[in-house]
Amino acid sequence: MVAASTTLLFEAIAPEATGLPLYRVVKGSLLQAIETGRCAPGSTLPSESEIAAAMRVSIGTLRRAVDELVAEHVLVRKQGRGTFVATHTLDKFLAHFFHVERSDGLRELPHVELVSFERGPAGPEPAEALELRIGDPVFRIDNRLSLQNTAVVYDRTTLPAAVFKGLTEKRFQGRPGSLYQLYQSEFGITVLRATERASAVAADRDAARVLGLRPGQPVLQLRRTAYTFADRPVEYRVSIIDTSKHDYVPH
Amino acid sequence: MVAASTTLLFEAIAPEATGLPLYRVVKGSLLQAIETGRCAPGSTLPSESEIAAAMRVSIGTLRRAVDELVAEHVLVRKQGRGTFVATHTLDKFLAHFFHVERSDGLRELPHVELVSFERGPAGPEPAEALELRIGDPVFRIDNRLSLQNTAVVYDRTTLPAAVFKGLTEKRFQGRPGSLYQLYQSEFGITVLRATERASAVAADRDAARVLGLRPGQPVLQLRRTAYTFADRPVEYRVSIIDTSKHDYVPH
DNA sequence: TTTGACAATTCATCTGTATGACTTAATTGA
DNA sequence: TCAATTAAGTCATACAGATGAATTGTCAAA
Repeated sequence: MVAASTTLLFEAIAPEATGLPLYRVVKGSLLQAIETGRCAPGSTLPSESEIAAAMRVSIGTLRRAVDELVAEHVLVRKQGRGTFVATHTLDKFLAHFFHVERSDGLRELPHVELVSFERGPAGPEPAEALELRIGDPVFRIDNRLSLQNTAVVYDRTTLPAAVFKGLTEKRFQGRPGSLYQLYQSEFGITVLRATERASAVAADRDAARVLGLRPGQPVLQLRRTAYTFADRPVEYRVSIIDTSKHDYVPH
Repeated sequence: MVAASTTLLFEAIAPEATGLPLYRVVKGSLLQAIETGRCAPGSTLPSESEIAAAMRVSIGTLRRAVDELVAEHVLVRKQGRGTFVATHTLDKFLAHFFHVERSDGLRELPHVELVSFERGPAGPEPAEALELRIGDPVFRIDNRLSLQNTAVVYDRTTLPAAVFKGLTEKRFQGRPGSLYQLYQSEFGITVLRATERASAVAADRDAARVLGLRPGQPVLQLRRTAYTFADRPVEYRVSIIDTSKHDYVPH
């Protein structure tokens, strides 16, 4: 039986007076188990009845907690199979974090080429977004994203060096899947959500060269901060998007 | 007692074999009551126990249906008071449909000035978005939106004349609240959701004049289609946004 | 008139149980 | 051997009831 390990994974919830609804306490307990790695990404959770029993909570209460985590894409439920800790996949990346599509609505995975990779001090803008001090060490990674063999997006990504210890251009180049898959598999960082701000700017020389545009041409500038558990920022990215044949489609 | 009127409002749900979960059938029944006007916007629904009794459904099942409608902003729950049919308010408009804020994060209601109001045939782009034929009669309404006394957004809105029968410039000008409040109070149309596509373009002469920019300056172009019940499109709007001091912040 | 205690109403949370649907693996029978 | 059946495990839906929390109105006391 797995019951023994379940009680190890999940202790009984004390009927404490936190003022919080019980199902939120349960949710926090689940989150902590995932966050600390007791439940690894991709792994199957014990069955709902087992967890409920281990936590001394009714199955309806547990279910409500799981409901919210599923809504936040932290867990994935599959009827008849079980509940799983979410992993980053290309599909998920495309659906949740890549908001560029062709004007006619076609969505596809971008082809990524590394333009530059360097380590240096954080500038003011990335520092503020990443809750670092100016000058703290960061990685600056520039990528060119193509759709249908046409360069469309120029990504300038900033990562805190303290979080991504040991990241090298080689490891970056040789990665199998998406960037967020690398974060998860190599650094144990699961990106849960991102905030975005968009504006229209004139393409600077760099962007124009990488995307093959005239300098000064209007391009969409997207500034994104990605967060992991406890709303901790782990990535700041400025995307320059050529919207002559594509649109930015948030959702 | 209100029980008598409740049974009139909500008939018992037959245990039919639609293949649909019961709570979705209940949701559809509630939606229909709202859509047909049996429950007017702003009105209070009968209590959960009453509706559940009238529909011959457990309170948990009814609650699940209401949960989803609350998540979709069709209903609003207030503990201790009741459940209400959502109305369009300025707050709601700001939170759900107005995605422009100052670069420092300040959000405020825009001041709206009518630039032009005319009736004419639909062009290809609005026609497709509104599921009309090219040439069908529409209203074309242009507005200028200001934040902190500065013109920031130039809205070009297209409305199907068949839906907004009897709309005149005078009625439009004299409206008390937001545009969506007008739709709801005067035409019984509740906007539930909207899709948006953004791109960067050079400001055309019209936009430059209205917003006080140089022609050719990069501006953000936002194309929005707003939908009411049953995903029926009721508004197509192209917004030109001066993003020199503001951002487009989707969510 | 104002204040405060109280009751009534409503939604919010929690429990416990039963049944259906889906998936997987084991079993059976030709 | 292999295909069909069966059984077990899991999540999905539904029910009934109990208790808590927020709001509103009543009514007596100050």
